[in-house]
Amino acid sequence: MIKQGSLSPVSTPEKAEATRRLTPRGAATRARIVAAALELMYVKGVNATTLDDVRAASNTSKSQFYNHFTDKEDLVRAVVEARAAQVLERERGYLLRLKSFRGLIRWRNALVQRNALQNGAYGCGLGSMASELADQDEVARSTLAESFAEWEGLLAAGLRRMQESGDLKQDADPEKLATGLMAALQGGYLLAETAHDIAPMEIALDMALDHVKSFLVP
Amino acid sequence: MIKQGSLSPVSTPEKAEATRRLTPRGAATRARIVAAALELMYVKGVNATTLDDVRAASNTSKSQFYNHFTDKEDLVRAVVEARAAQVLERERGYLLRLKSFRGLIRWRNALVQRNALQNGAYGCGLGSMASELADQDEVARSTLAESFAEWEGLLAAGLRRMQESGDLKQDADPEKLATGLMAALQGGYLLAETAHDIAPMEIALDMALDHVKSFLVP
DNA sequence: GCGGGAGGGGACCGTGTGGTCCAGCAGGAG
DNA sequence: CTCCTGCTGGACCACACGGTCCCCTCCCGC
Repeated sequence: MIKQGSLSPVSTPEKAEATRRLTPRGAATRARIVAAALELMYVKGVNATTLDDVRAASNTSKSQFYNHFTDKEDLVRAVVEARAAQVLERERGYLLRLKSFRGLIRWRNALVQRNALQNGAYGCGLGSMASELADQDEVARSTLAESFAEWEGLLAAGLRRMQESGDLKQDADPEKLATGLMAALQGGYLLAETAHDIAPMEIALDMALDHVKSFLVP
Repeated sequence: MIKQGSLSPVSTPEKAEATRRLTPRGAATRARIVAAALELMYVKGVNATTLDDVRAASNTSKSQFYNHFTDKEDLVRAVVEARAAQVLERERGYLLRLKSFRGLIRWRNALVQRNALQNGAYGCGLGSMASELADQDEVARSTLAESFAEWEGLLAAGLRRMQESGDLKQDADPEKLATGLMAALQGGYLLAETAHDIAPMEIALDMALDHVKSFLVP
């Protein structure tokens, strides 16, 4: 889980202000805290997760927490960014190479299968945080909005590739289709989570895919 | 102890249990509490709403609260039911008479317009509670799931009416279409809430409506 | 070794929270 | 009027929470 080798994507040693002190093993502690919070806030919800939960799950102490974060809000934002990075990384794996309708179906199947593992519980890692934080933390909301936009951008780029290769009609609007797919996905997650049944998620995604299909060139 | 032998329908015999004691003005107090909680939990979220918030907003006292509810969870469940009743009542107004594609468009417009008033903030009254409670309160989850099912049922019934009147093709599946519409709605709510922009909600609903349109008889 | 700073352990604190209790008050039945 | 019961106000409580503090340990360069 914790890669010692590749840490700190943010170097910038000088440029004080937000400058983090140097960090040998301390970075690993921070990573453990974020990892624990990532999991806990996903299954319990952000507000229902206490710092003590995080401390216990990460095997750290209070002082370590406050060495790396100014307060709980700071942690939440780090978790949001970590979740966004994780989801987008996963999605890039599917969507960067997307260039056919079959690829879209594979994408759908992977999401459904992943969600089926937990019977729909907890919903989408990004969506559940968005619902809880959008009207509570403006910074988090903004990060989440950008992440959704990037996710939709990956979809739109794939659809555009299908358009350029002649699979998708020229009058299709990749951006709007991507937004529609994302809404179907998120709505599907929510209904599946509520019903404890992934069927509505499948139906929602299939309907969206059917709509995309109607734009395929015969 | 005591007579109570033949008459007196009052006086709370042990029978009670789920039976609510009689309530003259006390019922009004309970209603005020639920109404205040309904509003607060919508804008702040369930977990971020404290009993003290509710007490202040409803102009009641602690003892009044515990006269009517066993604990916070009890309140939450009452709020879920109240919200479900309110949403379903509103939706019945649109959907019970639904029998044409134009009616579906009016339904869409009403939802979008209503959400635009708050610029997408807070999302769907049912959806936001579902996201927060589904993995936290099994009773609430179940109530919410049933409410979604009933909502979808209203949509499905309308679509079936369109089918019977010959507007909608016979091979259309009203239940699945209703689920797809609901997912688009909920996903649209979430994206709009996150982006602070109702455009994604409009796009999502339009895509779902377009899909329904593809099942209209020419 | 030794000095210093980052990392760590955990006691401690103020407060907000859910929840309890009890003493008055209201208003209907007799 | 007098009860009697439920409604009301609000003091009170225990505790979990976020957050602070101090002191110890480890590891580095010298």
